[in-house]
Amino acid sequence: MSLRIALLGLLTASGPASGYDLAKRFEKSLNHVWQAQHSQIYPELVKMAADGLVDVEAEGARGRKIYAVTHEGSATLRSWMVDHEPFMAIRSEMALQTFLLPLVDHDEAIMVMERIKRHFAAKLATMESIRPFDGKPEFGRYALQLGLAQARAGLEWAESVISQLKASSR
Amino acid sequence: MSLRIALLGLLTASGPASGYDLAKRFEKSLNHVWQAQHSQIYPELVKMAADGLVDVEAEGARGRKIYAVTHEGSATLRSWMVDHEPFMAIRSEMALQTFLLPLVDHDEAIMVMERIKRHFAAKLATMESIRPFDGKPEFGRYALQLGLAQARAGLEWAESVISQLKASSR
DNA sequence: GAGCGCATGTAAGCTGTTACATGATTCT
DNA sequence: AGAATCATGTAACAGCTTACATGCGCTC
Repeated sequence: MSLRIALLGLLTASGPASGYDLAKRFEKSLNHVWQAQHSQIYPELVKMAADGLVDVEAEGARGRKIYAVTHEGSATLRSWMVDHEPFMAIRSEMALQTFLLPLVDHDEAIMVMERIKRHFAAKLATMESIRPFDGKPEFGRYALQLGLAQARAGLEWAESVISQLKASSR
Repeated sequence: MSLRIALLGLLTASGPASGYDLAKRFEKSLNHVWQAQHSQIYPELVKMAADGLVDVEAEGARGRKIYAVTHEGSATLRSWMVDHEPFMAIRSEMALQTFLLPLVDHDEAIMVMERIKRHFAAKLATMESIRPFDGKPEFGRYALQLGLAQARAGLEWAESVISQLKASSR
């Protein structure tokens, strides 16, 4: 479901596009929120066209199809935004490593946490370098603020765990 | 892969257990980090036994099998902890709704964000009520700190977006 | 002995990843 | 002409969810 929404959202936010374009827009603007490979996007667009959410507006060279959102697609998107209670299943390998931290000994634990800290620092740096959005800049703005806040919180937390570990060695 | 690790971790942290027990331990202690249903756990334990990571220590009433971690299982777990670079693909419906917030009009946007704020508040409340761990309390401690930090950051962010939205109405 | 909760499993279907395959266009 | 990159697609597999199915053991 959410892949459809993301595709409808991108088509709405920055206009009709091909599967290839959409894959690039995912990489450029949406990848801190949702990811999709072209191998998932192409068949999904075909299904969405079959369901009347998008249609092929134009066909270019080498079978390139430009998709545009239909009225029904817009309605689906709007109703998901307003009515859908967002669900987030958390499956974080990082948190799992942290949960199980007492399994490894003290020095290894510090190394694990240093790696996690670097992870958050890198994520923070990446997000600080993101320009809001190539299409309309309103899109993505708040999501970016969330990513930044979460990354900062994670970084501070990692530092705090490292000092807790270091303090407990004595 | 990570499901195996989570199961090995739980078996190590609080001792041999059946599939049913493990499903309950997931619910009780690990669910802010990883989730798994019994329908996923039972077959995975069978595969893990075939791979020599666990073995059946005892069999009880109605086919109840008690699994225990083998040496090979311990080694696998340890090496994952130390060597595995944690990977976290973020797919957050919540962040997606936020990304696409400009699609809906002003009052609706505020309602969407109020819902998200309630979500973070509820998550924070849930996590504040979690006792560290029923087995050894060292486990899960830092992961819980992370969850709390992320939830607090999310809550503050949601509040900030709501005031940005309210300020921009005038 | 009837009902409820315990406990284990299977099956179908969806989502997502990785790898394979292919042809068109552009650049040098 | 050859190489790189653009562009689209398919196939196989892994992971997860939801629903179905079944039987045991305890309590009233």
